[in-house]
Amino acid sequence: MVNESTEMEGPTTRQRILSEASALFAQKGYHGTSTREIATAVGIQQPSLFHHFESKDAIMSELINFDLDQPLAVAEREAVADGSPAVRLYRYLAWDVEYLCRSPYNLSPVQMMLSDPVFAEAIERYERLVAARQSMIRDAIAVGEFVDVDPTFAQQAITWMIRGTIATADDQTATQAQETAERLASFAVRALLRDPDKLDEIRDAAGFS
Amino acid sequence: MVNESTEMEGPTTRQRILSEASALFAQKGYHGTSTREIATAVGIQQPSLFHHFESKDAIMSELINFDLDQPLAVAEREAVADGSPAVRLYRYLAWDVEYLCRSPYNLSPVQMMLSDPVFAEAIERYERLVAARQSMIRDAIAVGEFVDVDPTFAQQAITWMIRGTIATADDQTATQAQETAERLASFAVRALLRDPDKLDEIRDAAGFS
DNA sequence: GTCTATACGACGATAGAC
DNA sequence: GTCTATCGTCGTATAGAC
Repeated sequence: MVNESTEMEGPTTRQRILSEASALFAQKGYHGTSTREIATAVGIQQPSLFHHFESKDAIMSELINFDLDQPLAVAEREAVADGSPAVRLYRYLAWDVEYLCRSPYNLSPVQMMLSDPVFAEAIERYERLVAARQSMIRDAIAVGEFVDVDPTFAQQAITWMIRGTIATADDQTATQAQETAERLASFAVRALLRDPDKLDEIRDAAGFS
Repeated sequence: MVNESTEMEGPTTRQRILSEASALFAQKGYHGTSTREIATAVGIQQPSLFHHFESKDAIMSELINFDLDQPLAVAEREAVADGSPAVRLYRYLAWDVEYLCRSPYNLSPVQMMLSDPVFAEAIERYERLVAARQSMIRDAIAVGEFVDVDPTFAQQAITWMIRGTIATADDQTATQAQETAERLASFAVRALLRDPDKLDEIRDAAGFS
């Protein structure tokens, strides 16, 4: 499932389907995109899609996994790690946004489908991601690094800023993705810091020059 | 078109269609919601909808107008007003979020449809709204109230925070809507302020206790 | 203003040849 | 692995009675 084409052979048809489908989903919505449009974008006939995916839903499921699996692992690792919670949040945010922006797929339509009962299996993982992010924010407030805002509100604000960022910045080069990621992480953490002047040393501690 | 039921007669059927449709659009997306579902939610048969709206698209168009018209007027007024740009941005944000949260319709699905060619007529108004918001941010940076961030990025971040807020907080009471609005305006402006300690006096100057 | 009946195009998905 | 042909369903919208 992961790394079907690390060799230099170009993307497989399956990967091209995921790529074109995600772009169309981002532009016109999941239900607003037909399997015929996806097939045309890939350059095959509509029934040929079903050789690679058993249903249209299965395409979205794969994109959901791609969006959730690794970010959840990193968030849960940082949530229980030692050290400054603000630094851990910064490190997680920068990693997550870079991951999403470098992805060959446009993962911005994923979040919207998480409330659909059809993809209910994914909601549990998403809720763990939310919990991990909130845990870091809560810790940072507890130790006085962050101002005393509602952690639920702060988590939600950050979620939507990420969503907005990846909606306009998918499939970036490595350098662009790093810039985008640092910009978002800096903006989000600075917004919460009791003393914004500490941002630079937090960036340093998170491993960013 | 505006204020069909200021008298105490309860909402008209047309308004109930807008209300139920917007809630379903928010939950399942525009294309994921059928006219049958809307009709069922309202308590009428599917063809009866077309007595009140000439098409499904016309329902969304009305929601788009409701979402854009007044906020655009307020934003453009504040964008060219005198006084501190940070105060004007705060005042606009608080007004906008309160307006959206008090609305009887869930306006969170509107933004997503603005990229659809079907509703192209609305894009021009949306771009004016974006420009007005960016103008206030740019001015605040110029006079040194805000840190030197990319105004395009900051505008986008705020847009998505608003979007996230109204997705989970529509049809609130007057008091709830005011709290939600002040929380978002404070968070957004504080994130941008060079000196966050000035937030309280900006709130005061914007007319909030 | 709401109903029943229905037109008819687009949808996701399958069958089976090559 | 891709094709053509096609199935059954559901979508929006219309016609016309009450």
